[in-house]
Amino acid sequence: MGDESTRARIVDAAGPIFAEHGFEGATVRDICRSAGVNVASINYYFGDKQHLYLETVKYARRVRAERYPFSEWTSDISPEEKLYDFVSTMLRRLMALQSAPWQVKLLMREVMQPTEACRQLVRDYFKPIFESLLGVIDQLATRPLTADERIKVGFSIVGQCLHYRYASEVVALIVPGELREQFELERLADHITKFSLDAIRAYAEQSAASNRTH
Amino acid sequence: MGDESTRARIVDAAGPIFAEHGFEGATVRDICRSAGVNVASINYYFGDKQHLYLETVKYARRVRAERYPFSEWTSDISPEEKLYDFVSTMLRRLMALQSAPWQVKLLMREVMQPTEACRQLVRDYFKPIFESLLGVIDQLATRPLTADERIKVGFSIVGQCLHYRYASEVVALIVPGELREQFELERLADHITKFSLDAIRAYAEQSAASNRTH
DNA sequence: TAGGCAATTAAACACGTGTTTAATACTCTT
DNA sequence: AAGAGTATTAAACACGTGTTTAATTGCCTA
Repeated sequence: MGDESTRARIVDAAGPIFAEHGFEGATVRDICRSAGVNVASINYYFGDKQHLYLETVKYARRVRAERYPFSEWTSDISPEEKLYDFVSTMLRRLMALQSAPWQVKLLMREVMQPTEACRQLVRDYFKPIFESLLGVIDQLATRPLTADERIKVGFSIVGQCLHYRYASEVVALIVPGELREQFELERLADHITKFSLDAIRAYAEQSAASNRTH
Repeated sequence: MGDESTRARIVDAAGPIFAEHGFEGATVRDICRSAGVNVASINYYFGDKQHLYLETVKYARRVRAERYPFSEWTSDISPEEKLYDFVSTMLRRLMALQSAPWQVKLLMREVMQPTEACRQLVRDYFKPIFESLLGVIDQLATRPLTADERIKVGFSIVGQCLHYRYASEVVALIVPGELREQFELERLADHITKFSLDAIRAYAEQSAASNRTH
């Protein structure tokens, strides 16, 4: 019968290596050495390198979602609280400013340079999350937003969050050492929530593109 | 004497290939085939693959900065106009939602997974741009912001812009086809400017973290 | 205890990698 | 026209790549 622990050991070893070097840069010999298994094991269990990669991406997504689930919102929670909860959970998943776990690096890699795993990732993982954010935005807006407006507002919010993961190394180079503690997770969640709430409230009070002094 | 055109031809060919496959994934034989030169040329002109890469990154940065320079702001320009100008120029450099030129892909790659070229890139390229944005933010805020607040606001703005490059493929999967034209460069610049202006104005009216209903 | 099958192994395969070499082609100056 | 020095070339080098093979181990069942 299939020894599940070897399979799991390979995926666990493959994760950080794919995350660090990408699909092309990672080598099966590296992965096998790290997992303590024979080079032939990957082909034995997964067929080839590609299928191991797909499996690893799926696993990464599952781990992140399970460890930091988005809360179920009861009806008595205000939309403001929902927004803070959303931003906070998203940042927690991304582990802003700390060294990212391999799962996040791998998923970010898929976002920036999609392979076959990406379409599925968007459909099953990103889109549902994004839809729930759009629901919150609808509740916060003081007038009905157009279809493109609500998406743009959504991107403005997730863009702020993702930036701290995308550009974490650049952020670390720009933020002076003595301010480091002001950029911890809770502080960032406070800032992004506040910034976005202010924007949404004012945003809805006028029609689009009427604000630009140009 | 050094034939400059061969050197240039190699860098031109190396750019898209490094951008697409990264340093590890790109092969010198691919680059040389694309440039129409012998495999030995890279070592002849650049010493090794690594030095070619560094040269290519520098070149990419120079091309983007020259093609889309940030305007010199005369004193009669309002800070609101400066912000729109900044956002618009930044998006133009990133070529939001259209297929990115190789220079952008290469620089983004450095941001996400820095090599030696990154520190220099931040110092000479990103930081000056960011500082000028911070100046605009200071002008827009109705009260003096703390050192960390102004940086966070700056990141909120560039984060919104960069998102459309980082996650361009995901954005394309999420935006319905009939809304595509609402996500062209000018529309995005309008939105981000408006969203951020609204946020900054309201942001400064209260002390940090006092807005969260929690 | 013998047989069968899944799991693991070392070795080999065919090909791709960055880099080097030594020979050839080219292009100016004297 | 001859020669010095740069530029370009094909070939080879040593090593790394993903994958396959055939042999061996380990373990449970009959």
